[in-house]
Amino acid sequence: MADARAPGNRRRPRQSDIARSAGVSQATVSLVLRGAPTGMSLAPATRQRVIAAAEELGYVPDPVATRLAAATNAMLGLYTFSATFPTDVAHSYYPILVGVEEEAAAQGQDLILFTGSARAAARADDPAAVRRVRVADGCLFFGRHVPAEPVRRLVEDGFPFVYIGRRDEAGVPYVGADYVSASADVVARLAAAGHRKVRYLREHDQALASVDREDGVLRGARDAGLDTLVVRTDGSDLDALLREWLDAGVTAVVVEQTDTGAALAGLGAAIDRAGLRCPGDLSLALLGAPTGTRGSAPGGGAAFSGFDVPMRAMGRGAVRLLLRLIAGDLEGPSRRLLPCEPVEGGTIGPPRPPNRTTGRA
Amino acid sequence: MADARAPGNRRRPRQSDIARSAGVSQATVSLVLRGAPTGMSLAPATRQRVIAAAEELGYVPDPVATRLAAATNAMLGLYTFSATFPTDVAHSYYPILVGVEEEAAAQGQDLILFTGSARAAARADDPAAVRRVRVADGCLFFGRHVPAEPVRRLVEDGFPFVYIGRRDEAGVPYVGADYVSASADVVARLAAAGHRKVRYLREHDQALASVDREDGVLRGARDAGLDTLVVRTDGSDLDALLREWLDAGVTAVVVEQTDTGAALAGLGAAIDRAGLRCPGDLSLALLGAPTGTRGSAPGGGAAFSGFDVPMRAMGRGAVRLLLRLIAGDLEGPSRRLLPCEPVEGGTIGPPRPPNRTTGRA
DNA sequence: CTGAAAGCGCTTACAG
DNA sequence: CTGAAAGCGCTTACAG
Repeated sequence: MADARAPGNRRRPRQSDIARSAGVSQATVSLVLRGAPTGMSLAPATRQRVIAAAEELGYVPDPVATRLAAATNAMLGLYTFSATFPTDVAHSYYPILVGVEEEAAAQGQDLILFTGSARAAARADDPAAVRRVRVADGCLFFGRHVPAEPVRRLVEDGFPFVYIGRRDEAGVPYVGADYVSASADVVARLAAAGHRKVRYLREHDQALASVDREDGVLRGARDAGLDTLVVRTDGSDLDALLREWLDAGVTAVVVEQTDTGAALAGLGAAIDRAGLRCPGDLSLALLGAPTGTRGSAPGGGAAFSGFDVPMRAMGRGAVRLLLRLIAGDLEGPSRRLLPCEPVEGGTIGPPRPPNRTTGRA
Repeated sequence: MADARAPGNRRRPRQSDIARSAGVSQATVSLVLRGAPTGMSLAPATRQRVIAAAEELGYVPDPVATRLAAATNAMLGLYTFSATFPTDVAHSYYPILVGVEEEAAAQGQDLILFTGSARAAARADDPAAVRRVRVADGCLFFGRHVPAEPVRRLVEDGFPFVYIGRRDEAGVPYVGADYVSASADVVARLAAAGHRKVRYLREHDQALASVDREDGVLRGARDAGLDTLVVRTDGSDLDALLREWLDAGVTAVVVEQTDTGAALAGLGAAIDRAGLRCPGDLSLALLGAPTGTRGSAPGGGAAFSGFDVPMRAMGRGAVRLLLRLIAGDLEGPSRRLLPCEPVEGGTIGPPRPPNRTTGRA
C-alpha cells in the first residue's frame, strides 16, 4: 500500500533505510538513535556509522510509530462539562487552562481537548461521549456539574483521571481549592474590622464549590459570634433586600462568586442604584476573584476584598497528580485542597455608624 | 510487555478482545466498527454481535494505532508558535480558540493541543517538535512568527495544515484577516472627518500582520492625499514625539495593535501625561481591537475607533478549510482573507483647530 | 556487542 | 460474507 499520508511525495527515510545504508539491523538503528537501555553498550564504530547515515538521509523519527511502540501516547485528556472556552462567563476558568497547559508542556505531554460537551449538555452525560477520553493516557475533568454514571465506569475500568475541583465521591482523585477555610477567613476579617451583622448572598446553584463557601461562611460566623444569614438570589431585584438589610443594621455583605456572577452583578447594581459607597456605607467581600479582568467594586471602584482561587496552581497540580496516577503510583495522596490567597482589596472597612444617613439617594 | 499505559489497571480493550468476545476475527471487528468499504457488506447478525461486544467492553479505538495504519482519527491539531494560552498578553487570541473549538465540536472533531512551543522558542523550531502534529489528521498553525523549515517539511510530506493568519509562502493554506483594506478604511474615515495630517505609530516587530496594516495605512493615505508618516516605537518615552506632532499640526494618530500592545500603551501614557483629551485634542484610531476586555481610550475613556479582527470567524473558517484539505479536496480556494468589521468607537472626531491651546498640561 | 523476532493496535487488500 | 496475512514504523526483550 502506498503511504496515504504523502501522495506523490518521496517517502521519508525510516530506520530500515538507515540500517541498510549503515550495514546494521533496523533494531540496532533504534538502539543507537534512541539511546541504548541501561547496561547495554554499542560499538563506537557502529554508532558512528548509524549516526552518519541518519544524518545523511535526514532521518526524523515518526512520532506516531514511536508512540504506538512505546505504548504511551503522551497525551492527556481534558474533558469539560461545559464549554472548554466559555464565551459568556468572562473567561472565568482561563487560568486553569493556563496551568494545565504549562505543566503539560513542562512534562512533555500534549493535550486532547474533548469537544462537544459545550454544545449539548445532553451529550456530556452520554457515557459514550465520556468514554472517548480513554484515547488519552489519562484525563482531567472539570466543570461545576458532573454526571456521575459515566465517571463511575471509568473508575471501574481503572482509567486514570483527576478532577479539577473537589469531589464528594469516595476514591475520586482531585485537586481543588480550600473554599471552606478561605471563606471562614473572609468572615473573620470582617469580624476583625468590627462588623457584627453580616449577610451572605449566594445563588441557587448547588455545586460543591458553593456548598463549601457557605460552610466556610457559617463556620467563620460561628467562630466569631456574628449575626449571619444566608440569602439566595438569582441576582434580580435586590433593591428592597438591600434596603431591608441596611435598616436592620447590616454593615457587611459577603457574596458568592460563580460562573455567571449573577449574585454579584445584581448586588452591585442595587448598590449603585441606592447611591451607596463601598466600604463607606457598606463593606463588601467576594468569595473568589471577580470574573472580569478588572473587577472594580460598585460605589467606589476599589478592588474587591476576598480571596484568590488558585486556578493556575490547580491546573498544574492536577496534571502532576494525573501523571503520577498514570505512572501507577497509587500510594501518595490523591486528593489535594490548595489554599486560597487572601486578597486585601479595598471594600472592607469599619462598619458604618448606625445613625449616619444612608447614601446620597 | 505489560501495558505501560495503565500498570495495575485493567487493560484497555482492543479489537482482538471484541473479536474473541463476539466470536469473529479481529479484521471483521475493524470492518464493522469503522464501516466496511464501499461494496462490501457484513452479515447483520455479525454486526450486531460486534457492536454489542464493543459497547459492553467500552471499546475506544486507539488514535495512535489508527493513524499509523494510515487512517484518520477525527482529531485536529493546534500548534501555536507561542503559548496557546498566553498569560501576559491579556488573552488576546482567546477568541480564535473559541472559534476553533466551536467549529471542531460542530464537526465532531476533537482537538489536540501541542504544547511546549510556549516554553522554549528553540523547541518550536525543532522539526521533530513540529512533526509530532502528525498524530492528528491535520493541523492548525498559529503565531506571529513561524519557523519556515519544519513547516516546509510538512508541505513536502503532503500533511494537511492551515495557518490562522495570512502567510507569504507560496501554496500555504491560510485563513487570515484583510488588514490592508481595514487599515486603509480607517485612514479614509479620518480623512472624511477632516484630518489632513496623521501619523502612524507601529512597533518594530516585522510580522506579516504588521506589514499588512502599514500597507493599508499607506494606501489609505495615498488615496485620500493625506500627509502621513510611519513611526516605529517600542512604546517608551513618547512624550517628546507627541509634542512634536502636535506642534507640527498633526491632528490624528493611528496605532498598530499587537500582542504586547506596547505602542498603544506608550502612546496612551503620553497622552495622559500631556493632559490631552480624545478626540477633542487628538483623534485616535486603533488597527484592531484592544487587547484588554474593555479598551477605553486615554483622555476620555471612550471606546477606540478602528476595526474588529474577526478572530472567532478565523478560527471557525480555519477548521472548515482544514477539514476540506483532509478530505482531499485540493480544488477549492485554500487562502481566505476575512473582512474586519469597522468599529465606530468614540475616538475619531473633527480635527482640533490649529490655534487652540493644547491640553491643560 | 548486534541480529532476528515479536509486538504496539489498527487498516486494507486478498483469498476463500 | 469473513478470515488470514501483511503492513504502518517503531521499541524491547531475547538469543547469540
